[in-house]
Amino acid sequence: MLTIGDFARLGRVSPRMLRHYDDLGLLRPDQVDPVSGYRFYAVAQLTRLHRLVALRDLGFGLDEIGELLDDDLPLEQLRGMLRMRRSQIQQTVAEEQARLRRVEARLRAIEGSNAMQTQDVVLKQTQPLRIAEASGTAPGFGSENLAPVFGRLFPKVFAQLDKAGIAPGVMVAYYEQPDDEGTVVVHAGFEVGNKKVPRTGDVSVVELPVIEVASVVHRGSMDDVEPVYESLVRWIEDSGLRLAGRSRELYLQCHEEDPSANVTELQMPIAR
Amino acid sequence: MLTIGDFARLGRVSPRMLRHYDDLGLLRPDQVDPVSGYRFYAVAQLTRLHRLVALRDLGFGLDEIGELLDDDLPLEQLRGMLRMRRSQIQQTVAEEQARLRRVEARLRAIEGSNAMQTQDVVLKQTQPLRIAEASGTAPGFGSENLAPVFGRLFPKVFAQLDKAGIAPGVMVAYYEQPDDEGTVVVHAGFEVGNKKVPRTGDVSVVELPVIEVASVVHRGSMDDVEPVYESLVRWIEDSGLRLAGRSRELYLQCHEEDPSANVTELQMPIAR
DNA sequence: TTGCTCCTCACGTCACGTGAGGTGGC
DNA sequence: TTGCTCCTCACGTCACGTGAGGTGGC
Repeated sequence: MLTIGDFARLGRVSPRMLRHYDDLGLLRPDQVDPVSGYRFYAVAQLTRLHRLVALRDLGFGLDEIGELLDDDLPLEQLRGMLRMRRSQIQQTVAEEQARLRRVEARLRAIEGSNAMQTQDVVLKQTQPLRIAEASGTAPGFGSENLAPVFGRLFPKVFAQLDKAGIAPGVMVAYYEQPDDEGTVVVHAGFEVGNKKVPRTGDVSVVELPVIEVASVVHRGSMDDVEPVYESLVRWIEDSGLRLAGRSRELYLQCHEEDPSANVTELQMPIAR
Repeated sequence: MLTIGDFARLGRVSPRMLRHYDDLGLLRPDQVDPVSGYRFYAVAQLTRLHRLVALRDLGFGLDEIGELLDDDLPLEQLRGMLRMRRSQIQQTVAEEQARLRRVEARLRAIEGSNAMQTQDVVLKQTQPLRIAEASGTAPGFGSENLAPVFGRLFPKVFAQLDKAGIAPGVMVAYYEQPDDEGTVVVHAGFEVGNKKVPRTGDVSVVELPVIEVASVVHRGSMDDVEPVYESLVRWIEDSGLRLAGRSRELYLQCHEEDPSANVTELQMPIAR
Protein backbone atom coordinates (compact mmCIF):
# COMPACT_ATOMS: atom_id res chain seq x y z
CA MET A 1 0.00 0.00 0.00
CA LEU A 2 1.45 3.38 -1.04
CA THR A 3 0.87 6.89 0.25
CA ILE A 4 -0.22 9.49 -2.25
CA GLY A 5 3.31 10.89 -2.44
CA ASP A 6 4.88 7.53 -3.20
CA PHE A 7 2.25 6.63 -5.76
CA ALA A 8 2.66 10.03 -7.39
CA ARG A 9 6.43 9.57 -7.69
CA LEU A 10 5.93 6.12 -9.14
CA GLY A 11 3.53 7.45 -11.77
CA ARG A 12 5.41 10.69 -12.37
CA VAL A 13 2.39 12.85 -11.58
CA SER A 14 1.75 15.32 -8.78
CA PRO A 15 -0.21 14.45 -5.64
CA ARG A 16 -2.55 17.29 -6.62
CA MET A 17 -3.39 15.47 -9.85
CA LEU A 18 -4.15 12.27 -7.95
CA ARG A 19 -6.52 14.19 -5.68
CA HIS A 20 -8.09 15.74 -8.75
CA TYR A 21 -8.59 12.36 -10.40
CA ASP A 22 -10.05 11.11 -7.15
CA ASP A 23 -12.50 14.05 -7.03
CA LEU A 24 -13.57 13.29 -10.59
CA GLY A 25 -13.92 9.59 -9.84
CA LEU A 26 -11.34 8.64 -12.45
CA LEU A 27 -8.95 6.93 -10.05
CA ARG A 28 -10.13 6.22 -6.53
CA PRO A 29 -7.53 5.28 -3.92
CA ASP A 30 -7.58 1.63 -2.93
CA GLN A 31 -8.20 2.69 0.66
CA VAL A 32 -8.96 5.89 2.51
CA ASP A 33 -8.34 6.27 6.23
CA PRO A 34 -11.73 7.27 7.63
CA VAL A 35 -10.15 9.35 10.41
CA SER A 36 -7.33 11.23 8.72
CA GLY A 37 -8.65 11.11 5.14
CA TYR A 38 -5.24 9.81 4.02
CA ARG A 39 -5.38 8.15 0.62
CA PHE A 40 -3.64 4.82 0.04
CA TYR A 41 -3.00 3.30 -3.36
CA ALA A 42 -2.19 -0.25 -4.43
CA VAL A 43 0.77 -0.81 -6.75
CA ALA A 44 -1.57 -2.60 -9.12
CA GLN A 45 -3.44 0.69 -9.61
CA LEU A 46 -0.45 1.95 -11.54
CA THR A 47 -1.96 0.23 -14.57
CA ARG A 48 -5.02 2.43 -14.44
CA LEU A 49 -2.97 5.56 -13.78
CA HIS A 50 -0.78 4.69 -16.73
CA ARG A 51 -3.78 4.28 -18.95
CA LEU A 52 -5.17 7.58 -17.75
CA VAL A 53 -1.89 9.39 -18.43
CA ALA A 54 -1.58 7.77 -21.85
CA LEU A 55 -5.04 8.98 -22.81
CA ARG A 56 -4.32 12.44 -21.46
CA ASP A 57 -1.17 12.53 -23.59
CA LEU A 58 -3.30 11.81 -26.62
CA GLY A 59 -5.14 15.03 -25.83
CA PHE A 60 -8.41 13.65 -24.47
CA GLY A 61 -10.28 15.69 -21.88
CA LEU A 62 -10.78 14.18 -18.44
CA ASP A 63 -14.49 13.77 -19.12
CA GLU A 64 -13.73 11.68 -22.20
CA ILE A 65 -11.10 9.74 -20.27
CA GLY A 66 -13.82 8.85 -17.81
CA GLU A 67 -15.64 7.03 -20.61
CA LEU A 68 -12.48 5.56 -22.11
CA LEU A 69 -11.34 4.05 -18.81
CA ASP A 70 -14.54 2.07 -18.63
CA ASP A 71 -13.41 -1.53 -18.88
CA ASP A 72 -16.21 -2.72 -21.08
CA LEU A 73 -16.13 0.16 -23.53
CA PRO A 74 -17.26 -1.17 -26.91
CA LEU A 75 -14.32 -1.34 -29.30
CA GLU A 76 -16.38 0.54 -31.86
CA GLN A 77 -16.77 3.50 -29.53
CA LEU A 78 -13.06 3.57 -28.75
CA ARG A 79 -12.36 3.60 -32.45
CA GLY A 80 -14.84 6.42 -32.93
CA MET A 81 -13.30 8.54 -30.23
CA LEU A 82 -9.81 7.98 -31.57
CA ARG A 83 -10.91 8.99 -35.05
CA MET A 84 -12.53 12.13 -33.72
CA ARG A 85 -9.37 12.92 -31.81
CA ARG A 86 -7.34 12.35 -34.95
CA SER A 87 -9.36 14.79 -36.99
CA GLN A 88 -9.28 17.38 -34.22
CA ILE A 89 -5.51 17.17 -34.05
CA GLN A 90 -5.27 17.36 -37.83
CA GLN A 91 -7.28 20.54 -37.72
CA THR A 92 -5.17 21.99 -34.95
CA VAL A 93 -2.02 21.24 -36.92
CA ALA A 94 -3.46 22.87 -40.02
CA GLU A 95 -4.49 25.95 -38.07
CA GLU A 96 -1.14 26.31 -36.37
CA GLN A 97 0.66 25.89 -39.66
CA ALA A 98 -1.47 28.63 -41.21
CA ARG A 99 -0.71 30.80 -38.20
CA LEU A 100 2.97 30.04 -38.62
CA ARG A 101 2.82 31.19 -42.24
CA ARG A 102 1.22 34.44 -41.14
CA VAL A 103 3.87 35.09 -38.50
CA GLU A 104 6.58 34.36 -41.04
CA ALA A 105 4.92 36.68 -43.53
CA ARG A 106 5.04 39.41 -40.91
CA LEU A 107 8.71 38.77 -40.29
CA ARG A 108 9.45 39.01 -44.00
CA ALA A 109 7.39 42.18 -44.15
CA ILE A 110 9.57 43.75 -41.46
CA GLU A 111 12.68 43.00 -43.46
CA GLY A 112 11.05 44.47 -46.53
CA SER A 113 10.17 47.48 -44.36
CA ASN A 114 6.55 47.58 -45.45
CA ALA A 115 5.74 46.81 -41.84
CA MET A 116 3.23 49.61 -41.51
CA GLN A 117 1.05 48.35 -44.26
CA THR A 118 0.69 44.76 -43.17
CA GLN A 119 0.19 45.50 -39.48
CA ASP A 120 -3.56 45.52 -39.71
CA VAL A 121 -4.57 42.76 -42.08
CA VAL A 122 -7.22 40.51 -40.57
CA LEU A 123 -8.96 37.38 -41.77
CA LYS A 124 -12.67 37.45 -41.11
CA GLN A 125 -16.13 36.62 -42.32
CA THR A 126 -17.89 39.59 -43.85
CA GLN A 127 -20.89 40.99 -42.09
CA PRO A 128 -24.24 40.23 -43.78
CA LEU A 129 -24.76 43.12 -46.15
CA ARG A 130 -27.93 44.06 -47.97
CA ILE A 131 -27.46 47.02 -50.27
CA ALA A 132 -29.32 49.17 -52.76
CA GLU A 133 -26.97 49.61 -55.67
CA ALA A 134 -26.54 50.75 -59.23
CA SER A 135 -23.82 49.57 -61.60
CA GLY A 136 -21.73 51.03 -64.37
CA THR A 137 -18.48 50.39 -66.19
CA ALA A 138 -15.09 52.00 -65.80
CA PRO A 139 -12.14 51.64 -68.17
CA GLY A 140 -9.98 50.35 -65.32
CA PHE A 141 -9.10 50.70 -61.65
CA GLY A 142 -7.59 53.78 -60.04
CA SER A 143 -9.22 56.96 -58.87
CA GLU A 144 -9.00 58.61 -62.27
CA ASN A 145 -11.11 55.85 -63.80
CA LEU A 146 -13.45 55.18 -60.92
CA ALA A 147 -14.22 58.65 -59.58
CA PRO A 148 -16.44 59.67 -62.51
CA VAL A 149 -18.40 56.42 -62.31
CA PHE A 150 -18.92 56.74 -58.56
CA GLY A 151 -19.86 60.36 -59.19
CA ARG A 152 -22.78 59.13 -61.28
CA LEU A 153 -23.80 56.04 -59.33
CA PHE A 154 -23.83 57.13 -55.69
CA PRO A 155 -26.04 60.21 -56.21
CA LYS A 156 -28.45 58.16 -58.29
CA VAL A 157 -28.90 55.53 -55.58
CA PHE A 158 -28.98 58.16 -52.87
CA ALA A 159 -31.74 60.05 -54.64
CA GLN A 160 -33.82 56.89 -54.98
CA LEU A 161 -33.51 56.09 -51.31
CA ASP A 162 -34.22 59.67 -50.36
CA LYS A 163 -37.36 59.65 -52.46
CA ALA A 164 -38.51 56.49 -50.69
CA GLY A 165 -37.71 58.01 -47.29
CA ILE A 166 -35.00 55.49 -46.46
CA ALA A 167 -31.94 56.55 -44.50
CA PRO A 168 -28.89 55.11 -46.28
CA GLY A 169 -26.39 53.07 -44.30
CA VAL A 170 -22.73 52.67 -45.04
CA MET A 171 -21.51 53.42 -48.56
CA VAL A 172 -20.28 50.32 -50.40
CA ALA A 173 -18.64 49.50 -53.73
CA TYR A 174 -17.63 46.20 -55.25
CA TYR A 175 -16.19 45.09 -58.52
CA GLU A 176 -16.58 42.32 -61.04
CA GLN A 177 -13.70 40.61 -62.78
CA PRO A 178 -12.33 43.02 -65.46
CA ASP A 179 -12.46 41.81 -69.05
CA ASP A 180 -9.43 41.43 -71.30
CA GLU A 181 -9.25 45.14 -72.07
CA GLY A 182 -9.40 46.06 -68.37
CA THR A 183 -12.97 47.28 -68.46
CA VAL A 184 -14.52 46.66 -65.08
CA VAL A 185 -18.12 46.55 -63.94
CA VAL A 186 -18.53 48.69 -60.85
CA HIS A 187 -21.33 48.32 -58.29
CA ALA A 188 -21.96 51.19 -55.91
CA GLY A 189 -24.61 51.83 -53.31
CA PHE A 190 -25.66 51.96 -49.69
CA GLU A 191 -26.45 49.46 -47.03
CA VAL A 192 -30.20 49.31 -46.37
CA GLY A 193 -30.49 46.70 -43.64
CA ASN A 194 -33.86 44.96 -43.81
CA LYS A 195 -35.79 47.94 -45.09
CA LYS A 196 -38.08 47.51 -48.03
CA VAL A 197 -36.77 49.34 -51.04
CA PRO A 198 -39.01 50.02 -54.06
CA ARG A 199 -37.44 48.51 -57.13
CA THR A 200 -36.80 50.81 -60.03
CA GLY A 201 -35.04 50.36 -63.32
CA ASP A 202 -31.61 51.47 -62.29
CA VAL A 203 -31.42 50.69 -58.61
CA SER A 204 -31.57 47.11 -57.41
CA VAL A 205 -31.28 45.49 -54.02
CA VAL A 206 -28.63 42.84 -53.53
CA GLU A 207 -27.65 40.71 -50.61
CA LEU A 208 -23.92 40.31 -50.68
CA PRO A 209 -22.93 36.79 -49.66
CA VAL A 210 -21.08 36.24 -46.40
CA ILE A 211 -17.58 35.23 -47.42
CA GLU A 212 -14.14 34.99 -45.92
CA VAL A 213 -11.99 38.00 -46.68
CA ALA A 214 -8.65 39.50 -45.86
CA SER A 215 -9.51 42.95 -44.64
CA VAL A 216 -7.49 46.07 -44.07
CA VAL A 217 -8.54 49.53 -42.97
CA HIS A 218 -7.26 52.38 -45.10
CA ARG A 219 -7.17 55.87 -43.65
CA GLY A 220 -6.99 58.88 -45.90
CA SER A 221 -7.87 59.62 -49.51
CA MET A 222 -8.66 56.80 -51.91
CA ASP A 223 -6.08 58.39 -54.19
CA ASP A 224 -3.49 56.76 -51.96
CA VAL A 225 -5.08 53.32 -51.82
CA GLU A 226 -2.97 51.64 -54.47
CA PRO A 227 0.03 50.69 -52.28
CA VAL A 228 -2.34 49.40 -49.60
CA TYR A 229 -3.96 47.07 -52.13
CA GLU A 230 -0.58 45.96 -53.27
CA SER A 231 0.58 45.02 -49.80
CA LEU A 232 -2.78 43.36 -49.09
CA VAL A 233 -2.34 41.13 -52.12
CA ARG A 234 1.24 40.39 -51.11
CA TRP A 235 0.07 39.54 -47.59
CA ILE A 236 -2.47 37.08 -48.96
CA GLU A 237 0.12 35.37 -51.11
CA ASP A 238 2.68 35.40 -48.31
CA SER A 239 0.20 33.76 -45.96
CA GLY A 240 -0.28 30.85 -48.30
CA LEU A 241 -3.81 31.87 -49.30
CA ARG A 242 -5.34 32.53 -52.69
CA LEU A 243 -7.29 35.51 -53.99
CA ALA A 244 -10.83 34.44 -54.79
CA GLY A 245 -12.47 37.37 -56.53
CA ARG A 246 -12.47 41.13 -56.64
CA SER A 247 -12.58 43.38 -53.64
CA ARG A 248 -15.31 45.17 -51.78
CA GLU A 249 -14.83 48.65 -50.39
CA LEU A 250 -16.74 50.02 -47.39
CA TYR A 251 -16.49 53.79 -47.08
CA LEU A 252 -16.96 53.97 -43.34
CA GLN A 253 -16.15 57.62 -43.08
CA CYS A 254 -16.22 59.84 -46.09
CA HIS A 255 -15.90 63.61 -46.03
CA GLU A 256 -15.46 65.53 -49.25
CA GLU A 257 -13.82 68.45 -47.50
CA ASP A 258 -11.16 66.49 -45.58
CA PRO A 259 -10.14 63.26 -47.33
CA SER A 260 -7.32 62.70 -44.83
CA ALA A 261 -9.92 61.81 -42.19
CA ASN A 262 -11.58 59.21 -44.41
CA VAL A 263 -11.77 55.62 -43.28
CA THR A 264 -12.25 52.83 -45.81
CA GLU A 265 -12.29 49.10 -45.28
CA LEU A 266 -10.85 47.06 -48.13
CA GLN A 267 -12.00 43.46 -48.33
CA MET A 268 -10.55 40.85 -50.66
CA PRO A 269 -12.20 37.42 -50.86
CA ILE A 270 -9.79 34.60 -50.15
CA ALA A 271 -9.70 30.84 -50.46
CA ARG A 272 -7.44 28.38 -48.69
CA MET B 1 -19.61 58.08 -33.33
CA LEU B 2 -20.68 54.44 -33.00
CA THR B 3 -22.34 52.53 -30.18
CA ILE B 4 -20.57 49.46 -28.90
CA GLY B 5 -22.94 47.21 -30.85
CA ASP B 6 -22.31 48.97 -34.15
CA PHE B 7 -18.57 49.07 -33.64
CA ALA B 8 -18.58 45.39 -32.72
CA ARG B 9 -20.47 44.47 -35.90
CA LEU B 10 -18.05 46.53 -37.94
CA GLY B 11 -15.06 44.80 -36.45
CA ARG B 12 -16.67 41.34 -36.31
CA VAL B 13 -16.11 40.98 -32.59
CA SER B 14 -18.57 40.74 -29.70
CA PRO B 15 -19.50 43.70 -27.52
CA ARG B 16 -18.20 41.65 -24.61
CA MET B 17 -14.76 41.58 -26.20
CA LEU B 18 -14.78 45.34 -26.63
CA ARG B 19 -15.64 45.76 -22.96
CA HIS B 20 -12.87 43.33 -22.09
CA TYR B 21 -10.34 45.26 -24.19
CA ASP B 22 -11.56 48.44 -22.52
CA ASP B 23 -11.05 46.91 -19.08
CA LEU B 24 -7.52 45.89 -20.01
CA GLY B 25 -6.80 49.32 -21.48
CA LEU B 26 -6.08 47.90 -24.92
CA LEU B 27 -8.80 49.82 -26.72
CA ARG B 28 -10.52 52.63 -24.89
CA PRO B 29 -13.75 54.02 -26.35
CA ASP B 30 -13.39 57.43 -27.92
CA GLN B 31 -16.03 58.72 -25.51
CA VAL B 32 -17.91 57.43 -22.51
CA ASP B 33 -21.17 58.97 -21.35
CA PRO B 34 -20.52 59.91 -17.74
CA VAL B 35 -24.14 59.34 -16.75
CA SER B 36 -25.10 56.11 -18.46
CA GLY B 37 -21.60 54.67 -18.89
CA TYR B 38 -22.39 54.08 -22.59
CA ARG B 39 -19.27 53.58 -24.69
CA PHE B 40 -18.90 55.38 -28.02
CA TYR B 41 -16.29 54.54 -30.62
CA ALA B 42 -14.91 56.51 -33.55
CA VAL B 43 -14.78 54.85 -36.95
CA ALA B 44 -11.08 55.65 -37.08
CA GLN B 45 -10.56 53.35 -34.07
CA LEU B 46 -11.27 50.44 -36.36
CA THR B 47 -7.60 50.60 -37.33
CA ARG B 48 -6.51 49.83 -33.80
CA LEU B 49 -9.14 47.13 -33.38
CA HIS B 50 -7.97 45.56 -36.61
CA ARG B 51 -4.40 45.58 -35.44
CA LEU B 52 -5.45 44.03 -32.14
CA VAL B 53 -7.41 41.28 -33.88
CA ALA B 54 -4.56 40.63 -36.29
CA LEU B 55 -2.13 40.16 -33.41
CA ARG B 56 -4.59 37.96 -31.57
CA ASP B 57 -4.89 35.81 -34.69
CA LEU B 58 -1.13 35.37 -34.62
CA GLY B 59 -1.60 33.81 -31.20
CA PHE B 60 -0.27 36.59 -28.98
CA GLY B 61 -1.72 36.94 -25.49
CA LEU B 62 -3.56 40.12 -24.64
CA ASP B 63 -0.73 41.19 -22.32
CA GLU B 64 1.73 40.94 -25.20
CA ILE B 65 -0.69 42.73 -27.48
CA GLY B 66 -0.67 45.57 -24.99
CA GLU B 67 3.03 46.02 -25.69
CA LEU B 68 2.74 45.45 -29.40
CA LEU B 69 0.01 48.07 -29.83
CA ASP B 70 2.35 50.69 -28.43
CA ASP B 71 2.93 53.05 -31.33
CA ASP B 72 6.59 53.62 -30.70
CA LEU B 73 7.53 49.99 -30.12
CA PRO B 74 11.12 49.56 -31.28
CA LEU B 75 11.26 47.53 -34.48
CA GLU B 76 13.85 45.27 -32.90
CA GLN B 77 11.46 44.32 -30.12
CA LEU B 78 8.65 43.59 -32.57
CA ARG B 79 11.00 41.36 -34.50
CA GLY B 80 12.01 39.61 -31.28
CA MET B 81 8.44 38.93 -30.26
CA LEU B 82 7.55 37.64 -33.71
CA ARG B 83 10.53 35.29 -33.66
CA MET B 84 9.57 34.01 -30.26
CA ARG B 85 6.02 33.49 -31.46
CA ARG B 86 7.36 31.64 -34.50
CA SER B 87 9.38 29.21 -32.43
CA GLN B 88 6.49 28.64 -30.04
CA ILE B 89 4.20 27.80 -32.94
CA GLN B 90 6.82 25.54 -34.46
CA GLN B 91 7.02 23.67 -31.20
CA THR B 92 3.24 23.41 -30.93
CA VAL B 93 3.08 22.01 -34.45
CA ALA B 94 5.79 19.47 -33.68
CA GLU B 95 4.04 18.39 -30.49
CA GLU B 96 0.68 18.04 -32.18
CA GLN B 97 2.19 16.06 -35.01
CA ALA B 98 3.83 13.70 -32.52
CA ARG B 99 0.48 13.38 -30.77
CA LEU B 100 -1.17 12.67 -34.10
CA ARG B 101 1.28 9.85 -34.77
CA ARG B 102 0.47 8.34 -31.37
CA VAL B 103 -3.28 8.49 -32.02
CA GLU B 104 -2.76 6.90 -35.40
CA ALA B 105 -0.59 4.20 -33.86
CA ARG B 106 -3.44 3.43 -31.49
CA LEU B 107 -5.89 3.21 -34.34
CA ARG B 108 -3.61 0.80 -36.19
CA ALA B 109 -3.20 -1.20 -32.99
CA ILE B 110 -6.97 -1.62 -32.76
CA GLU B 111 -7.12 -3.02 -36.25
CA GLY B 112 -4.28 -5.42 -35.41
CA SER B 113 -6.32 -6.34 -32.31
CA ASN B 114 -3.39 -5.95 -29.92
CA ALA B 115 -5.42 -3.14 -28.40
CA MET B 116 -5.04 -4.44 -24.88
CA GLN B 117 -1.28 -4.31 -24.91
CA THR B 118 -0.80 -0.78 -26.19
CA GLN B 119 -3.48 0.79 -24.01
CA ASP B 120 -1.09 1.73 -21.29
CA VAL B 121 2.12 2.89 -22.91
CA VAL B 122 3.21 6.24 -21.56
CA LEU B 123 6.10 8.54 -22.40
CA LYS B 124 7.78 9.92 -19.33
CA GLN B 125 10.99 10.91 -17.64
CA THR B 126 12.28 8.25 -15.30
CA GLN B 127 12.36 8.98 -11.60
CA PRO B 128 15.83 9.62 -10.15
CA LEU B 129 17.03 6.19 -9.10
CA ARG B 130 20.01 5.34 -6.92
CA ILE B 131 20.57 1.61 -6.57
CA ALA B 132 22.89 -0.88 -4.97
CA GLU B 133 23.54 -3.52 -7.60
CA ALA B 134 25.58 -6.47 -8.66
CA SER B 135 26.09 -7.67 -12.23
CA GLY B 136 26.47 -10.90 -14.06
CA THR B 137 26.08 -12.34 -17.56
CA ALA B 138 23.29 -14.35 -19.07
CA PRO B 139 23.41 -16.23 -22.37
CA GLY B 140 20.33 -14.30 -23.63
CA PHE B 141 17.00 -12.83 -22.68
CA GLY B 142 13.97 -14.80 -21.56
CA SER B 143 13.09 -16.18 -18.15
CA GLU B 144 14.99 -19.41 -18.73
CA ASN B 145 18.23 -17.45 -19.24
CA LEU B 146 17.68 -14.66 -16.73
CA ALA B 147 16.10 -16.45 -13.77
CA PRO B 148 19.30 -18.23 -12.67
CA VAL B 149 21.30 -14.98 -12.88
CA PHE B 150 18.74 -13.05 -10.87
CA GLY B 151 18.67 -15.95 -8.46
CA ARG B 152 22.34 -15.30 -7.72
CA LEU B 153 22.42 -11.49 -7.89
CA PHE B 154 19.40 -10.36 -5.89
CA PRO B 155 20.16 -12.44 -2.76
CA LYS B 156 23.77 -11.28 -2.86
CA VAL B 157 22.82 -7.58 -2.91
CA PHE B 158 20.07 -8.14 -0.39
CA ALA B 159 22.45 -9.81 2.01
CA GLN B 160 24.90 -6.93 1.74
CA LEU B 161 22.19 -4.36 2.48
CA ASP B 162 20.85 -6.45 5.31
CA LYS B 163 24.29 -6.70 6.86
CA ALA B 164 24.60 -2.89 6.69
CA GLY B 165 21.16 -2.45 8.21
CA ILE B 166 19.68 -0.79 5.12
CA ALA B 167 16.06 -1.42 4.15
CA PRO B 168 16.01 -2.13 0.42
CA GLY B 169 13.66 -0.15 -1.80
CA VAL B 170 12.15 -1.33 -5.06
CA MET B 171 13.82 -4.18 -6.91
CA VAL B 172 15.40 -3.11 -10.20
CA ALA B 173 17.14 -4.74 -13.13
CA TYR B 174 18.66 -3.28 -16.27
CA TYR B 175 20.59 -4.62 -19.19
CA GLU B 176 23.53 -3.72 -21.37
CA GLN B 177 23.59 -4.16 -25.11
CA PRO B 178 24.02 -7.91 -25.86
CA ASP B 179 27.11 -8.92 -27.81
CA ASP B 180 27.10 -10.74 -31.15
CA GLU B 181 26.47 -14.09 -29.54
CA GLY B 182 23.54 -12.78 -27.53
CA THR B 183 25.37 -12.74 -24.22
CA VAL B 184 23.99 -9.93 -22.12
CA VAL B 185 25.33 -8.19 -19.03
CA VAL B 186 22.61 -8.06 -16.38
CA HIS B 187 22.51 -5.57 -13.51
CA ALA B 188 20.25 -6.33 -10.58
CA GLY B 189 19.69 -4.65 -7.24
CA PHE B 190 17.57 -2.46 -5.03
CA GLU B 191 16.81 1.21 -4.74
CA VAL B 192 18.59 2.74 -1.76
CA GLY B 193 17.52 6.39 -1.90
CA ASN B 194 20.14 8.63 -0.38
CA LYS B 195 21.36 6.13 2.19
CA LYS B 196 25.06 5.52 2.54
CA VAL B 197 25.99 2.03 1.38
CA PRO B 198 29.36 0.50 2.29
CA ARG B 199 31.17 -0.47 -0.87
CA THR B 200 32.27 -4.06 -1.20
CA GLY B 201 33.83 -6.02 -4.01
CA ASP B 202 30.65 -7.31 -5.62
CA VAL B 203 28.02 -4.71 -4.80
CA SER B 204 28.32 -1.19 -6.16
CA VAL B 205 26.10 1.87 -5.95
CA VAL B 206 24.95 3.46 -9.17
CA GLU B 207 22.81 6.49 -9.94
CA LEU B 208 20.76 5.68 -12.99
CA PRO B 209 20.47 8.71 -15.26
CA VAL B 210 17.11 10.40 -15.69
CA ILE B 211 16.11 9.64 -19.25
CA GLU B 212 13.00 9.65 -21.40
CA VAL B 213 11.37 6.26 -21.65
CA ALA B 214 8.33 4.55 -23.05
CA SER B 215 6.88 2.76 -20.08
CA VAL B 216 4.32 0.03 -19.68
CA VAL B 217 3.09 -1.78 -16.61
CA HIS B 218 3.04 -5.56 -16.84
CA ARG B 219 0.88 -7.54 -14.47
CA GLY B 220 1.54 -11.20 -13.81
CA SER B 221 4.52 -13.48 -14.14
CA MET B 222 7.64 -12.38 -15.99
CA ASP B 223 7.32 -15.63 -17.94
CA ASP B 224 4.60 -13.85 -19.90
CA VAL B 225 6.48 -10.62 -20.53
CA GLU B 226 7.71 -11.36 -24.03
CA PRO B 227 4.58 -10.26 -25.97
CA VAL B 228 4.40 -7.10 -23.86
CA TYR B 229 7.94 -6.16 -24.85
CA GLU B 230 7.11 -6.90 -28.45
CA SER B 231 4.13 -4.60 -28.49
CA LEU B 232 6.08 -1.94 -26.60
CA VAL B 233 8.74 -1.96 -29.30
CA ARG B 234 6.08 -1.87 -31.99
CA TRP B 235 4.41 1.08 -30.23
CA ILE B 236 7.69 3.00 -30.18
CA GLU B 237 8.27 2.43 -33.86
CA ASP B 238 4.66 3.18 -34.69
CA SER B 239 4.86 6.48 -32.82
CA GLY B 240 7.77 7.64 -34.94
CA LEU B 241 10.29 7.29 -32.13
CA ARG B 242 13.54 5.35 -31.88
CA LEU B 243 14.78 2.88 -29.32
CA ALA B 244 17.81 4.29 -27.52
CA GLY B 245 19.22 1.51 -25.38
CA ARG B 246 18.16 -1.51 -23.39
CA SER B 247 15.31 -1.62 -20.97
CA ARG B 248 14.99 -1.22 -17.23
CA GLU B 249 12.64 -3.35 -15.19
CA LEU B 250 11.14 -2.24 -11.86
CA TYR B 251 9.63 -5.11 -9.89
CA LEU B 252 7.06 -3.04 -8.02
CA GLN B 253 5.29 -6.02 -6.55
CA CYS B 254 6.90 -9.40 -6.43
CA HIS B 255 5.55 -12.43 -4.63
CA GLU B 256 7.10 -15.83 -5.16
CA GLU B 257 3.92 -17.63 -4.15
CA ASP B 258 1.49 -15.82 -6.46
CA PRO B 259 3.16 -14.54 -9.62
CA SER B 260 -0.20 -13.52 -11.09
CA ALA B 261 -0.34 -10.62 -8.60
CA ASN B 262 3.09 -9.32 -9.63
CA VAL B 263 3.43 -5.81 -10.99
CA THR B 264 6.44 -4.87 -13.10
CA GLU B 265 7.18 -1.63 -14.89
CA LEU B 266 9.05 -2.00 -18.16
CA GLN B 267 10.96 1.07 -19.33
CA MET B 268 12.63 1.41 -22.71
CA PRO B 269 14.80 4.48 -23.41
CA ILE B 270 13.67 6.39 -26.46
CA ALA B 271 14.96 9.17 -28.69
CA ARG B 272 13.00 11.43 -31.01
C1' DT C 1 -46.23 48.90 -23.36
C1' DT C 2 -42.95 45.97 -25.94
C1' DG C 3 -38.31 45.25 -27.98
C1' DC C 4 -33.85 46.50 -28.32
C1' DT C 5 -29.53 48.05 -26.57
C1' DC C 6 -26.79 49.41 -23.12
C1' DC C 7 -24.74 48.98 -18.29
C1' DT C 8 -22.25 46.37 -14.20
C1' DC C 9 -21.36 42.41 -11.59
C1' DA C 10 -20.20 37.66 -11.32
C1' DC C 11 -20.04 32.78 -12.37
C1' DG C 12 -18.23 29.18 -15.53
C1' DT C 13 -14.68 27.29 -18.61
C1' DC C 14 -10.06 23.36 -18.10
C1' DA C 15 -6.71 20.88 -15.54
C1' DC C 16 -4.55 21.61 -12.41
C1' DG C 17 -0.54 24.94 -9.43
C1' DT C 18 -0.10 27.23 -5.40
C1' DG C 19 -0.67 28.93 -1.02
C1' DA C 20 -3.26 29.05 3.55
C1' DG C 21 -4.16 26.94 7.69
C1' DG C 22 -4.17 22.82 10.25
C1' DT C 23 -2.96 17.80 11.67
C1' DG C 24 -0.11 13.53 12.66
C1' DG C 25 4.04 10.57 13.01
C1' DC C 26 9.29 10.37 13.29
C1' DT D 1 10.95 20.58 18.84
C1' DT D 2 11.81 20.53 13.79
C1' DG D 3 10.81 18.60 9.11
C1' DC D 4 8.06 16.09 6.33
C1' DT D 5 3.74 14.53 4.61
C1' DC D 6 -0.89 14.49 4.59
C1' DC D 7 -5.57 16.86 4.67
C1' DT D 8 -9.35 20.39 2.97
C1' DC D 9 -10.66 24.68 1.12
C1' DA D 10 -10.17 28.23 -2.22
C1' DC D 11 -8.06 31.49 -5.36
C1' DG D 12 -5.71 32.08 -9.86
C1' DT D 13 -4.95 30.85 -14.73
C1' DC D 14 -6.92 32.88 -20.11
C1' DA D 15 -10.09 35.22 -22.96
C1' DC D 16 -13.92 35.72 -22.98
C1' DG D 17 -19.52 33.49 -23.06
C1' DT D 18 -23.47 33.75 -20.64
C1' DG D 19 -26.94 34.97 -17.61
C1' DA D 20 -28.88 38.11 -13.86
C1' DG D 21 -30.81 42.27 -12.76
C1' DG D 22 -31.52 46.89 -14.02
C1' DT D 23 -31.82 51.26 -17.12
C1' DG D 24 -32.95 54.33 -21.16
C1' DG D 25 -34.79 55.66 -25.75
C1' DC D 26 -38.03 54.44 -29.74
